[in-house]
Amino acid sequence: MARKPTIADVARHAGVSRATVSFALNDRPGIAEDTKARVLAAAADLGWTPSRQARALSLGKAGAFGLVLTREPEQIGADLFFPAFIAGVESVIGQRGDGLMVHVTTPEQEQGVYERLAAERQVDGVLLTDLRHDDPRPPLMRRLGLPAVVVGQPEWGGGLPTVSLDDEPAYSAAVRRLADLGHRRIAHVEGPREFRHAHRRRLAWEQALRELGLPEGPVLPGGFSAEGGARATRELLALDAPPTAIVYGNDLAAMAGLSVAQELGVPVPERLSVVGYDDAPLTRYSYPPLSSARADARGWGEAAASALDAVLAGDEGAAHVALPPAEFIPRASIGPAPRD
Amino acid sequence: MARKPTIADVARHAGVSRATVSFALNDRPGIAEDTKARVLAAAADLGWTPSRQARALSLGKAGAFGLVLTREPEQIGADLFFPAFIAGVESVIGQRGDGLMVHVTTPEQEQGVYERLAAERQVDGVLLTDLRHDDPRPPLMRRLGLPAVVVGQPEWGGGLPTVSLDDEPAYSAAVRRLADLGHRRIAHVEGPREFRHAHRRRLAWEQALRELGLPEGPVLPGGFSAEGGARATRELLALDAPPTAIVYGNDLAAMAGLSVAQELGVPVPERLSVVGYDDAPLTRYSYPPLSSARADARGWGEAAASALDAVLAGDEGAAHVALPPAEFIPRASIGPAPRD
DNA sequence: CTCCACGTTCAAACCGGTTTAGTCAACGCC
DNA sequence: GGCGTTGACTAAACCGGTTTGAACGTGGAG
Repeated sequence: MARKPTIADVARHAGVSRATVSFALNDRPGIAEDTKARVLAAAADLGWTPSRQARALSLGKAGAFGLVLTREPEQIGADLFFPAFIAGVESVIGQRGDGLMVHVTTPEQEQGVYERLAAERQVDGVLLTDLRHDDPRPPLMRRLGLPAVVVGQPEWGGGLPTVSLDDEPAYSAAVRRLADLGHRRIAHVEGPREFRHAHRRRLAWEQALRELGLPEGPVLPGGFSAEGGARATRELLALDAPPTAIVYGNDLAAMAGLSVAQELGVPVPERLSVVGYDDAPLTRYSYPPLSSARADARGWGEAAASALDAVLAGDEGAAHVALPPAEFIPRASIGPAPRD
Repeated sequence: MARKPTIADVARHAGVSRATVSFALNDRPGIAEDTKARVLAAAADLGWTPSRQARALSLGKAGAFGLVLTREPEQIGADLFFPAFIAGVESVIGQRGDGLMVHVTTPEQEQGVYERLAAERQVDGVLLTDLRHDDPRPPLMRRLGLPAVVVGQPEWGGGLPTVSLDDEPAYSAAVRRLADLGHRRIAHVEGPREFRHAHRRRLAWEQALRELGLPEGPVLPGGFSAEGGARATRELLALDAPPTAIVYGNDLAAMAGLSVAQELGVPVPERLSVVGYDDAPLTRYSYPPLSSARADARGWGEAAASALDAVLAGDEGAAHVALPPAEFIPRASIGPAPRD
């Protein structure tokens, strides 16, 4: 198998210099039309393709974005957000042949991963997701000089450009709907405290209750997991005055909650209304179908990638983007509050 | 902010040549101990880190593996396999600072993505998953000279190295268990025909039935999706002689099946036993808990990455690996066949 | 005392692109 | 006819590493 042709081969074949080839291929001025045609023909003839590595070295660009997933090993695999998000990112950067470097790591090693990404210039920029309180990453990105876009609310980014998709309206709508249906004891099973989006969802629930003049129902941790959702639901249903509705931090916990209710003989929605978040593919086909909220993960990925492009192009302004908020999707898992 | 130090800076600081620095840093023979110490001190002093791009160019290695997910947009996000698989891959290649390039594409553009990966040498090799019948990728990899490892059964690889994890034993065990429980009408809701693993699962089910001398129950397509699983279940339960047990191609379809059974008032497991595949986090917390099969996706990722390492090291022999087969996990979703 | 081998170090070439500075011929103008 | 300008092209440097071939100083053998 012959060696892959380089620019020098193309130059020889076209009878010009390497510089001319480079200029012609990159469509820069100062090259005669017929010369350019000759070069392009030679390149096509030899089947030349650019070497990403050589181009990366001379341009100082990696041609890739980075995404670091920081999860405890056992939490990996429970997530429905990332595949769609990644698909969105790819649809933007794949156009021009760039790629997405995905790293999976643990909280302890997280900082080291970013440091290496920056030091070795393995990526041109990174997308930050799952922001935590006092997240060390925005200042770290600044210190490392690593371009970054935050996927989340503007105030989480510490000044970094953000691409936000508000989940508050969906929670408010869910709580209002439950109140309309007569519910007065509306509980919340929250996600991991350290995550800002989990916290934000809890605040949205609290605020909606306050605005409606309803008492703040019990809150239990559900950890965004099936196990946590099941445990929390068990506890809630064992209370003297159990809630008549539970709003969960995500679908996984809510689905587990549905099962627990059934196991305990608590009919849904007759005695308990249930709301999730994420609109996972399964929610529509649970029994009863789970009320949830739809956030466009794919569109979020697209927007985040475009925003990072804008940052790299020096246009920070265009990198602050707000997407349409998540939408509450009522289904049969909610119903009128029980009479007694 | 100062420019990132290069090898030339280190050389100047240590009072040696660039070549000596390179040799010292790479721990090669022919460098005096004290010189090496001086170089390392200088490098640490300046905070030098290698440039991945320069190294890639001179070594002709990209320092990354590729993983291409070929999915129709709407199927993205329904998958529980990849996050864990990716975590496994990362745990192997992340050690040495290499990364995983993830591309998401459609069937139409698939070939082009691989071609570009190969042409631009963006990755050192690729992992092939979700093999289809007459999959064009193994011959394509050969033609492109792109090192590859097939994630699946040895006979799927067209001679390429494979890392296999057999799901047959789990299906056989499930069917045998159901037969032991007295079931005689055992149906199957299969995954998309074009996938070899979906087909293999169906064959495993067929063969187990044959060995047990049981009639081959009805088979319906479920497409590995919740929607497909729900529809297939509805059809099966509407038959004159509905099956008393259904074995699904994956958990998503099985969970949807559970819900449909409930909706139709068919108690599980009293009148219908249900078996899934994947052991998703949610299965343990469905009602009743779903019998499934556990495949170690993370371990699979680790093995696949190691195998690709072996291929790149020229050791094709070490790249054929068989992992422990998937294990059947019986739970409360199966029970004795109904009497009538 | 000379010669050779060895351990150590270095200058220079190389990987495959991009970019700068400069050459050269054709052209228009006074 | 001399001169500056312009357009087309090229030689050479550059990005930041790795690797080759040769040079150098030293010690031991003859």
